[in-house]
Amino acid sequence: MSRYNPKDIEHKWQEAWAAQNIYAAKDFAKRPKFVMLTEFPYPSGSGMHIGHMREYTLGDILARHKRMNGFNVLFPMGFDAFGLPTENYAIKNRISPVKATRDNIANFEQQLKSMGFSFDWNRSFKTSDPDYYRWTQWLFLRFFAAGMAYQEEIAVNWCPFCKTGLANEEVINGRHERCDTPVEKKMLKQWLLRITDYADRLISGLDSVDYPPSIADQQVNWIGRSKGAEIDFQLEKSAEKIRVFTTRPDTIYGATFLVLAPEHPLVAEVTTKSQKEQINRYIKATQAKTDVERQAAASKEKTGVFCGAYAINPASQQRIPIWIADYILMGYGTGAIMAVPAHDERDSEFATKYSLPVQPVIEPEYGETKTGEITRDSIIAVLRNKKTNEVLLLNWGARQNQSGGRLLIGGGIERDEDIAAAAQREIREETGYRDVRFVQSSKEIVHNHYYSAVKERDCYAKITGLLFDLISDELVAPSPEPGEKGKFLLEWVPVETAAQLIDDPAHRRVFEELVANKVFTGEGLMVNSGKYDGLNSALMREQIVADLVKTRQAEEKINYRLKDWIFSRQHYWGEPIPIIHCPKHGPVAVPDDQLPVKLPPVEHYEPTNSGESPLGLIEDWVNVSCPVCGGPAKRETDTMPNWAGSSWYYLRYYDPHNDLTFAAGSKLNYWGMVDLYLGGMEHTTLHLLYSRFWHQFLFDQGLVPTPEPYAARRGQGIILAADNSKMSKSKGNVVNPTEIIESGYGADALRLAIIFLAPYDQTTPWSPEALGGTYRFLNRVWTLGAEFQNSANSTTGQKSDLLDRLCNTAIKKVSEDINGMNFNTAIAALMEYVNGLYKFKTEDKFTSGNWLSALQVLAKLLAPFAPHLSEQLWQELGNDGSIHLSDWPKWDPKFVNRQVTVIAVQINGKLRGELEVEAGITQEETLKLVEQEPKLQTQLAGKEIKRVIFVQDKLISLVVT
RNA sequence: GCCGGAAUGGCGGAAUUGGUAUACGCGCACGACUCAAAAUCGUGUUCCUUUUAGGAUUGAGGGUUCGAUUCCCUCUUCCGGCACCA
Repeated sequence: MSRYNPKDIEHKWQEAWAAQNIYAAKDFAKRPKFVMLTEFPYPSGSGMHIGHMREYTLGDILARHKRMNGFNVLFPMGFDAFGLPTENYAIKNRISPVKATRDNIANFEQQLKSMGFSFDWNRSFKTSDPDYYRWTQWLFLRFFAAGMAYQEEIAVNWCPFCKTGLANEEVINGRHERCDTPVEKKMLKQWLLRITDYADRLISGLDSVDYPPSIADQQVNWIGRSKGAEIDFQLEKSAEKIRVFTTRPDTIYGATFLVLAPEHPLVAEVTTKSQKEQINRYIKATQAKTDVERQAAASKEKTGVFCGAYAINPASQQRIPIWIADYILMGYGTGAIMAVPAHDERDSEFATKYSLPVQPVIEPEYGETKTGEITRDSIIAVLRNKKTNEVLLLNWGARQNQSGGRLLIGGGIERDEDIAAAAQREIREETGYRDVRFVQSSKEIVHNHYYSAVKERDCYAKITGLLFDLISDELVAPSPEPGEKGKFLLEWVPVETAAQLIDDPAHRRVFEELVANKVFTGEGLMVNSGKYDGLNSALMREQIVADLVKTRQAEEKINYRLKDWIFSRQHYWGEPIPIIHCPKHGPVAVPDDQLPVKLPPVEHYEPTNSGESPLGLIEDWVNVSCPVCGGPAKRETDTMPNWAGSSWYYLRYYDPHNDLTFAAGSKLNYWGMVDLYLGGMEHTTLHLLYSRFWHQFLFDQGLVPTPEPYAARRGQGIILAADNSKMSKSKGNVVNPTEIIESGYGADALRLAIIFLAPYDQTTPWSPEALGGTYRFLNRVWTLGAEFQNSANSTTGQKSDLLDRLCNTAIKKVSEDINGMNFNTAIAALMEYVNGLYKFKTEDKFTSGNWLSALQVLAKLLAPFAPHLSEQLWQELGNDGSIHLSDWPKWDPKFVNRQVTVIAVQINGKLRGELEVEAGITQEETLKLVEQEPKLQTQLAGKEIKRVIFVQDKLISLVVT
């Protein structure tokens, strides 16, 4: 054995593994199956980066570990080849997208192979293969046949740079996620998939799969289900009604005006002559804004215009004005709302600006109702010092052992007493301040159930809040007065921090209304609401809708933030949508036996500005006959988004060469769900959601056997540049894996460095130094193997107990860490093992009889992480066959549990010493040892042991006085 | 604003039913080998102090406990996602 040089071994083993085809998955094998899926890459022109390698290294470790544990592992790899970047790359370099794709994939394959990943290359394909996209088109036609794919003229998100329409999911902060160009609106006839039909299933399906909360929650949020009602508001002077969507029908009595989106179809109808000019000007101004501008305006002041007409509130029967404003979006709900300024912050802001009426209809209520409690009218007073911008709090917890924290000034109203007078009296009694000025009282009554510690009984208060300004800080007498004497401290605190200091929710609410001007958006008791007065708003929400449904003025409605998936792209490099437009029969499916509809070769791939695909220019491709009547017809010229091919690709791995169907049922049954799917967090609301939708639809069509595609999903974290910034070509801080391998570190050291960096799911900066560490570690492994072979070792010598212990501890830790996906600590355990072997080697000189097995175990434990070096070591140690087809080692508990252990001695919670004891020692024996230990004796001298806490083999804790 | 995650030495990070905080690696210092350097091997390395020892310490503050990185409450900062969604 010579020096460790990865170049000598890595390529050699890669070829050997390929020649022997050792990573091939076997259909129908009796062993348990395991599908380990990693997201297939998009073959860009710039090659693979370190982030790709993190994902595939993680998948490879798991695949290899499962294989060694007896699983029939399917670990496939393919290429997501259609899409904009390749097309743009081809245009820029004046080559065809076909050639660009071929070249890029060749480069990607070479890079993947140089990392030693155990992919089953026999099953590889790219989504731009006609043999593959034939089935993408076929599956699309199932959507079409089921009415799940439809065409509509809509305002799409249009990227003026890429010259194509986009799906909602591809727009981030008003910009195209690929090129960062601000998105415009453009009216185009588009194909859409009815993903909204599956909105509820996409939420409920998450219960049956193992996704981390960060991923599941993000999908649920993206779908944005909100339950509410659509309610009709009759126009005062017209037969038309305006339908609004609300999630708070319980606030309907507080609806004091309506607001329509500027694009709402009834705007013209409701605009009176006198308002027409103003309204038109406002609509024009709105249309001129891009989405980015309109979103930026969100943070600024709201704007709107009164349109002159009135509607009737179906609950209160009041006549309410109709406004238009661009804070209402046509794309959500009905594009119209009932504004409840008393209980909605946005409506409140709008009402304040345009002096519209405010009607409170919910009063906050806190605490649980208790039987036999006293009811009384009360006040809560806020005393504010305007000069210092502080308010006065009574701190009830600061004195003695009082319960309760900080409150405002509170008290009951005496019989025949004026509310303001009562508040002023309480201020004087409780604080001693007398020179105060009344500012305002609250509009809300706050209902509060509480236990009065002073009076020792349950109370129910109807509280009016009052705000006073302090005029002079002269005190009547040393405060506080007798009565509630000494029960609290007075504290002046800044207005900004007061809300979080006030302990009681009723007191806090009074402060929020009077000082912080916060709108009450919570649940509570209904008031000013006719027959619903005094009832709980949350409980009455559905009742109110039910009552309106009876008179056909409303219906229950669930709204989703999720929109139907815009499926058309006006580009060349994608799957042609297999539809023929006939003047007589409309859109007609291309018959299954004529699939695939192949992309025709063309001279120019450039997208057009018109919103028409470049395919439209190829007349002999476009002009076909109608499959139904044979008359002249035209092909659909839009192509599919690149999310189409990736929506079902995992299924094709199960049966990649089938030319009768997308995958045979028997193979779909055998492989079933993907057992673990590893990918990027950035695909959570794009690819991951789309492919779950496709799969759920295919399940409903009886085409796949499982309702969900992925049994478990994990997202790997991003690797940042060493300075914590994102790696990017423009910054020139991209880490190139091929350069690292070829510089001499090799793939194994790179794999280890990537994995050892941090937990797999954590975003973390790349550290070039880490590579030195893992390379050094592999060197030590290599050297250890070499020294062993050069020594006069023998398998007949006395077996070392220490060696067995090191070895079995390592097996246990590494096995458990891989199963828990704690790969970084698995490597730490391997390092500890090697460090231990080195130490032992120095004294033992390989004379113990169990060295060979200890090194074989080392090779096996290292095999998933550093496959090349492990294989080499395995061969050097005299084994036949690949280590990657060998069995994972098992640990023997008798070597893991230590005979002698060190336990900690704590006295009054502090560590005071350590004792080396026999494992399994009792509390009494340990206590005796403690009392004999001279150091500990001094600690215990003259003290009484009050309590002993004993944790077997770990710690003894003494409480002494 | 809402949802999710995080905060531990000079750095990346360990520590799961609450039980010896800082495993493993990097970096740094010293030593061995060497004419020398690299490589390699070994030792040390949370901080403070009056250093045979004592004290402090897991973003901040409070709580529960014999004992808290771990559980509870309040807050700050950072990362990811959503955001005028009615």
